[in-house]
Amino acid sequence: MDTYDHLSLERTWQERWEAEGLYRSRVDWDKPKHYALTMLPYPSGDLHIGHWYAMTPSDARARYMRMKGNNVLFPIGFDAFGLPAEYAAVQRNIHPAKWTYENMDRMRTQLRSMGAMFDWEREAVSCDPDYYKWTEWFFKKMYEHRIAYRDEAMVNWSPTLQTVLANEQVIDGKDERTGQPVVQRMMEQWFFAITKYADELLSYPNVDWPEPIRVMQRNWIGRSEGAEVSFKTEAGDDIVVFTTRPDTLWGATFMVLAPEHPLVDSITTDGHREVVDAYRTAAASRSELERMEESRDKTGVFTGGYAINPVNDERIPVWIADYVLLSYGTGAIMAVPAHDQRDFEFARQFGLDIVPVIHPEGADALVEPAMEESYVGPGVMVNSGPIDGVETTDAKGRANPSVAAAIDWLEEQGAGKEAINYRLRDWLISRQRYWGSPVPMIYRSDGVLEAVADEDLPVILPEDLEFHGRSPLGESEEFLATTDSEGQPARRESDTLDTFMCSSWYWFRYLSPDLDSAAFDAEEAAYWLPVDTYTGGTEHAVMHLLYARFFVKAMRDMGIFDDTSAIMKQHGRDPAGLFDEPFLTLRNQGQVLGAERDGDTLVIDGDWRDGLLVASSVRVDAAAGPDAGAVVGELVRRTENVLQVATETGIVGVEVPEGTVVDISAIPGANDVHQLKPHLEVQRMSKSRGNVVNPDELVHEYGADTVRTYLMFAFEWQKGGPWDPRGIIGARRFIEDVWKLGTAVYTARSVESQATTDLRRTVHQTIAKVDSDMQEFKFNTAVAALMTLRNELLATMRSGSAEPEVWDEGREALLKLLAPIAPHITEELWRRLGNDASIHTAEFPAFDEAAARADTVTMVIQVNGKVRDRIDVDAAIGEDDAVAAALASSRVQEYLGGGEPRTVIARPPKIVNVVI
RNA sequence: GCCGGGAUGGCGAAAUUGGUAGACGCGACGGACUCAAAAUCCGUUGGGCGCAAGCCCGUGGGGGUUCGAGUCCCCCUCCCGGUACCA
Repeated sequence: MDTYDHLSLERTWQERWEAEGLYRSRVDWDKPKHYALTMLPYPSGDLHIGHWYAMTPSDARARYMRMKGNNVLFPIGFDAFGLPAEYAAVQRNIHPAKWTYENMDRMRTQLRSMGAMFDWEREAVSCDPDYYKWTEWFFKKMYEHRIAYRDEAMVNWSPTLQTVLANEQVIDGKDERTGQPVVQRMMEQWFFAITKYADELLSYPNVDWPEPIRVMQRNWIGRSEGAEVSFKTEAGDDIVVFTTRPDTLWGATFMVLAPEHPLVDSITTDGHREVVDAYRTAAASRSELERMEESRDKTGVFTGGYAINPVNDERIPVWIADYVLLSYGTGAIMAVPAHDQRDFEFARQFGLDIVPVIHPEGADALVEPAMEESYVGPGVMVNSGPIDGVETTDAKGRANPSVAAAIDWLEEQGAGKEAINYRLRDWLISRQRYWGSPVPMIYRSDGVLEAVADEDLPVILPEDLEFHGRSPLGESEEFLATTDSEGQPARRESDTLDTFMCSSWYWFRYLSPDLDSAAFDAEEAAYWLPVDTYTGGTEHAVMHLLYARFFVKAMRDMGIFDDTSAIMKQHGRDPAGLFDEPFLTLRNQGQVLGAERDGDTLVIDGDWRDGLLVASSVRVDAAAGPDAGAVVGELVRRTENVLQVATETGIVGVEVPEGTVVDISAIPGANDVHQLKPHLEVQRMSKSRGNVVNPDELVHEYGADTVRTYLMFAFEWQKGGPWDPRGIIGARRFIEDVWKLGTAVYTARSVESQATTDLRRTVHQTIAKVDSDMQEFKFNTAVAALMTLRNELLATMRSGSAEPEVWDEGREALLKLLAPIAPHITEELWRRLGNDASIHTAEFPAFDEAAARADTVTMVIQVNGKVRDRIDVDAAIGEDDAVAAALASSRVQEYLGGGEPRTVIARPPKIVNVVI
């Protein structure tokens, strides 16, 4: 019996599986299919522990599905376009393509070290021309179907990234990637009309998605019901506003336009033009972030213009203010200060009229000068002409009687109409960047836009360009100069497509990554689509996952699945509803966070200066008492050479001047202040924090099987948690025990039938447990059940008390059940046991319910709900016998003291509660 | 603020959905082996009281429903994620 050598064993099997094509997936209409998909990585350079945490449990689930009899497709690829490649080009003078392809080479090796069942022959790389040819083709299709369009709009411009960004990529006024502020600009850009699908995106037909993701998407889409009302200005323009509260129109005392609103110029009177222009200039120069960081104090200026409230012909002033956003609704609001807090604050700030139109239920009528805040609760409409006396509630839209009455009245009068507004904006898909798929459009010299002809796709990214800050595409005459369909000189579009467009269809490309005649092969699609389980992080809730859903719906409507549908029907598969949603089941893993770590205990001497200790010597000494130096305590934070030290009396600041003696006995040689380790809290891993866990090192030291097992065991998968560097040893011990069991020769010594039955019961209970846990993504309890089986098998091996056949059955079950989790060691041991075929093609062990069922169980006896005794009873015990057994218990007799119980509640064979 | 998810031993976590709280693992402690250490093996391990049998307390806090609550209901605190002048 040789020892367990994870390094050579894992390498050997990875090579053999690949050589044997074990994970090639082919269409087979005689078998049920399962398309398991894990989010494809961006080739950032190195695979981190988060990739392992996302992918290896997904792989285990895919392997489990395979052993359960499914024909499984589990592909992988790279989301390979994106800005980091351009950064590398600028900063390190490496071409984005070179940087990306080199990173992918390294990551492929790392991905292979996982031992995942990826079908590498289906790999798709989004920056390959034969991939982005089809990204361009999809764009063109969208353009032809008027889903893609070019328009001028207020957009997010990132000065740092030198490009525009989609709304979804801006968080708190900062770009999602680098956290730098973005500014609002009016620009002409390319959009996808995702808002056409807003309503359909709100429902999730026949899919099993986590509720939190659905909620995030619903909030993002932000459907509001209300009305559009048109106000006439004195200058003769119409100002259309959207409101969810048309019932409060009679309380509208002024209007506010976004500073960028197109009507501002014509409304503004000459006397006010100077202040208005100044305000608009100031608003334009502020980033979203600055607008938000400023206090919520309302700012704004009067335009000098007036509009007429269509419900009561009141003349109301028109203001501009930056609390009204051009990008939401119509960019203009009617202000009802009595019943909207923002309008209320604005009115108070500038002394505008406040007219209450809701009489709160059961309270005094609102009186304007006394109001301290707006009133938004239920009540009865007052001062509201035709809807006076109508009840108003907390309900939204037409469900609120006053809103319904107001809408009906407005429509009768022709002053407004019912309307639905969405927070969702159309998807801005053009980017002023180089490393992306070119937008396949041409600007003819006569100003007409023209799509590049199909036979000329893809528009290839030129490689021989210089990289500085901005995209070199717009400056490359060679790239820009082209001819249109009539041979006239024309200019190419120099924008590229958002990389989220590449990832909005990649799972189709996996079906046939080499196909030259279409984006995907309809024969493959008819069998494999849709994706059955999709796994990945929640960070894509309103980006990738929303775009992907939109994309599939648009593809469906453009007839792209027509061939696929026809082939499905030929095979007797009903295509109805199969192209409405891309991913049937979605599961999100949590995040592995950095481990908590104590800071060094420091002993510092020096001189006090302005409450700060200027150190003359710093020493690390974990055993130091509180009086060992001027300051003694744990280093909680370090910023350059300034330390924050937690002492018994509080946090003390220490400055360590250059040249100060720093003594860290654990690190030989001369030390400096930068080697001191501060306290680390549990938080996301990042290089700058120094809490990154490197999976390559772990795999080298413990093996992929151990790393996989630990990642699946240590946390609830969908939750994640802080990495515990000590815990992995438990997984390693488990794997070593599996080796011990797998290579052991079992010798029966004193066989007892009870021990045999007990072992067999554990085996079959484990089968049932692992089966349901793998099905439900509960990997941690599946591993725990396998550890329990390991414990039993080891104990039985020592005692030799079970029949050899049963012990062997248990060992075989252990290997098969563990195979999806730890694929290498189980394969090795399986083959050593004399099996010719791979364990990964074996069937999942059959569950014998009779064997799993216990014949006797421990029944709990309670007295007044407290556990007082436990007795072993027949598992099939009836209620009367259970009660009799409980009352016969001497412990119960003690409590009864000869008396009778008031009542007895029996739930045999689990529990009997004797109530005295 | 609003929406979502949480809070269980020293730590990561279990608990067939109202029925033995703490499975499984880490760590810790005691023992065996060893000249010694590591590794390995055996045992103990929620807190308190007790020689023991056993008793009391215990799932963020407070109330409630129930024969019985980690689980259901009401109120509160804190933590994590999302989102925010959204008309």
